[in-house]
Amino acid sequence: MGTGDAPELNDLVAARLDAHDHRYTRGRRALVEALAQSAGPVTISEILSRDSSLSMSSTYRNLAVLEDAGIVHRIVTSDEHARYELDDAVTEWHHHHLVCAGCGTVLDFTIPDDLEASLNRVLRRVARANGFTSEHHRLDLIGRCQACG
Amino acid sequence: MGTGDAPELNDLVAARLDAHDHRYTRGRRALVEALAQSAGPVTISEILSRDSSLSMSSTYRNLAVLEDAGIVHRIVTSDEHARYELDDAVTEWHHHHLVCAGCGTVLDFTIPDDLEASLNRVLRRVARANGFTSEHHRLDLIGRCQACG
DNA sequence: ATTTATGCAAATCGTTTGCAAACCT
DNA sequence: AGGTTTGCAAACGATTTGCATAAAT
Repeated sequence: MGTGDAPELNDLVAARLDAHDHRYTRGRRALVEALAQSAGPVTISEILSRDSSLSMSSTYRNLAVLEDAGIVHRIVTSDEHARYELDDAVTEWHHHHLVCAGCGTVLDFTIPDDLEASLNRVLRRVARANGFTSEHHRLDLIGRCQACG
Repeated sequence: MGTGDAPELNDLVAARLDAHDHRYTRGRRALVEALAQSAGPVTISEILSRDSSLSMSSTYRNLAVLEDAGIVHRIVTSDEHARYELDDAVTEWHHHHLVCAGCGTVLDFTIPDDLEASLNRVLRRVARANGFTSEHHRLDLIGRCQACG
């Protein structure tokens, strides 16, 4: 996820915010930019420490706005801090998370299309059987990275 | 998960606590009992409101002890409150979670063995490719229950 | 001009901790 | 006795919110 896709991304974000009657302000651009440049989901404190022009309260509020508009996605790995990433629909990349139980770092990964398809088929069935409206699924692999042994 | 399996369960819990130099006290028994009778992962406030003899601080501390001994498992669905359930190793039942995005309720479900096996195979490969020691995986299906429309 | 967004500081709320009393073996 | 567990109340820390000011359309 470099910065090469920034133009389209910004247009998409602008459109989505507009559709939700929200403005694409400097602070929101900074957040989208930060998330686009991250290798994986990042915590709010990471975002704040990388861009000192961002205030804490506005960042929390803006991430909520962006999430509501379907632009970002909040994930909670275990406890610690919440993490954010650009939504699958925006990046057009369905992926999963490899979480280090030691330091909390999160890496992205994908599984083969056919396995993903089988999974979806089964999950749709499970949702229906329980009277749920299926929205999406989440597959996390919990382990320990090299550094955390 | 009725109460029929209580005797073996208590023996197993007692053994694990003992192995970790911890006592199987009244409060801890009450927690294991409460989790064994739940249909799915429950929040701490749910536990506390169901058994008024439990104090908040001891419950938090005891759940941490039980988790450390591999008896219970903490899960965080989105934000709200943390939820606890008996560990897969204790119930001998590997399952996944159907989470309602509206009210937060969590239901258990399983997927066919062959799909679970394929998934495991792929996840082991992913972990290795990223220098991770694979511990376990987590598959959540997020949706909305009938009540939350 | 009017509505929305910002940022500081104060408030929230789930969770954790200090400490003295109660418990177990 | 000697270590563990308990429970109250106070402390914590991430997130939220009130409110007056600044920015966007």
